Amino acid sequence: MTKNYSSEIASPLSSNHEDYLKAIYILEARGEQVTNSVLSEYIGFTPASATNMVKKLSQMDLVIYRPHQAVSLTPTGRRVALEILRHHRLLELFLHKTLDIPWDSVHEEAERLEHVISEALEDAIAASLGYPKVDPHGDPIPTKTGEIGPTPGHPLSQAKAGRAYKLVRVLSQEKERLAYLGRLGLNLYVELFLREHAPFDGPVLVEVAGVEHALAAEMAALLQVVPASA
Amino acid sequence: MTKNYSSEIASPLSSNHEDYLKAIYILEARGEQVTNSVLSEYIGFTPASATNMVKKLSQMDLVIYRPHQAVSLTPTGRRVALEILRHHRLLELFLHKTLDIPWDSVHEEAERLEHVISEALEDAIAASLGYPKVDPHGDPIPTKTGEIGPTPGHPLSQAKAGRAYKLVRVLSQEKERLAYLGRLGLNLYVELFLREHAPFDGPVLVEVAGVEHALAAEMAALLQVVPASA
DNA sequence: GTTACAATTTAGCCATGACTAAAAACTACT
DNA sequence: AGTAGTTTTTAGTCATGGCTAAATTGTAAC
Repeated sequence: MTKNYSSEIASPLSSNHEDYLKAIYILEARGEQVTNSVLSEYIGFTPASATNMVKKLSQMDLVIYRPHQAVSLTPTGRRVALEILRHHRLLELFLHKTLDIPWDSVHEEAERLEHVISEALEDAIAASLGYPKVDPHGDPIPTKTGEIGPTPGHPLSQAKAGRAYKLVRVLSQEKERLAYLGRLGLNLYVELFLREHAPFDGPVLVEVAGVEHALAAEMAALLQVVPASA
Repeated sequence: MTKNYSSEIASPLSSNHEDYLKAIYILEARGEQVTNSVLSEYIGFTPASATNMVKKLSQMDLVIYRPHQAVSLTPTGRRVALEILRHHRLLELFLHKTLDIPWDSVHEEAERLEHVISEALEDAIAASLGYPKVDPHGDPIPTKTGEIGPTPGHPLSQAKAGRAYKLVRVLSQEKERLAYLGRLGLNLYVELFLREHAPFDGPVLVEVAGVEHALAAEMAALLQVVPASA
């Protein structure tokens, strides 16, 4: 398993190390301050464990750690995180398109596979998919050199009523949520018409394939759309 | 990751546990007495470590351990080993056929993937390949219920000279060896003509696609063939 | 049967990375 | 500035599973 970043890193990284780096990347990308509590809650370990690991990653020059401050990634740490994220998203798309794994299941499968595929396999997957730009949830796939495109669309919750939109991204990996959306016909790139926003942050009325549905505000906030004209 | 055997086993198994069980299975299948030294050499850990692990597997009822005796698998242990072997061989074939990964590289890739694929993914892979019976090296793929077919063919080194054969199995996973065979055109199911055995266990002369090659006796012993007529 | 040699097991060490509980440090309110 | 409350860190425990070195057991030759 030759990793892209192997030349820059002394010791090989465990799945766990990679998960921490990926978590920090994702939290940073969300615009959050990656405090110890935010990080530890996200990865599902105790705050003490997170501190411990962050210190180790810091010794490896993968993160910047200053006590009582938000963690951040070093350039190398970001490279690693983006490589794992690339693996993850390529795998999700591959599993979905090549093996018909439903979009609500690809995440957890990719979560384990992402740590064990070689560069050669990564390349073969990317090639077989025609070097895709986004995964089955609309998340951009980082390039081999560690670049990543902007996240497309804007939240449905902030879209104007009385217009048609196209779903371009779903900001959730939760199986149940995705399965629910799938049942409504709300798959990626589906067109929908936004009827109205109920007041007081209430449900959003949308029409999908001629059928009207009420979406919880919470759900609408996770749906990224662009105007349907495009 | 729901495993077939999860109902029979208390604690989840690590990759390492699975590797030990697989190793014991393979060594047993070779007809070897799985002594501690044989096992430890095969898995690449010290004899002390092997004893340790075997004791733990024994507590989990996966192997039968009697001090100073050969280890053997319990029915559950065999189930686990065969499940991993199924994963391994399905993955090898999948990588080779679906992603064009060369046959000399699929082994090491599958070696890592085999531990992290779910039952659902295993099923999807098997279905997409049409429920295949053998992997790219001709090794039989265990069924989902833990049955495994007999190994096909007999060694080329014991075949009669002056006859045509078909290569049905290669008893090696070594990259260089497989790459070498590939260069000679000796891929699976290729026809070859056995000219002669050089005396004193010397090289074996074979003709492949009209070209004659001398194969080391050691190599010929790894090639399983059947008469070409079939 | 003794003795020598090889194989195996035991004992004890170490690193890893989780955990809990306690200490320390920050923040915010008065 | 002092204090309450929260967050973070430290200290120390535990399980895992490798390792080495030493003790033990088994085997085979005399």
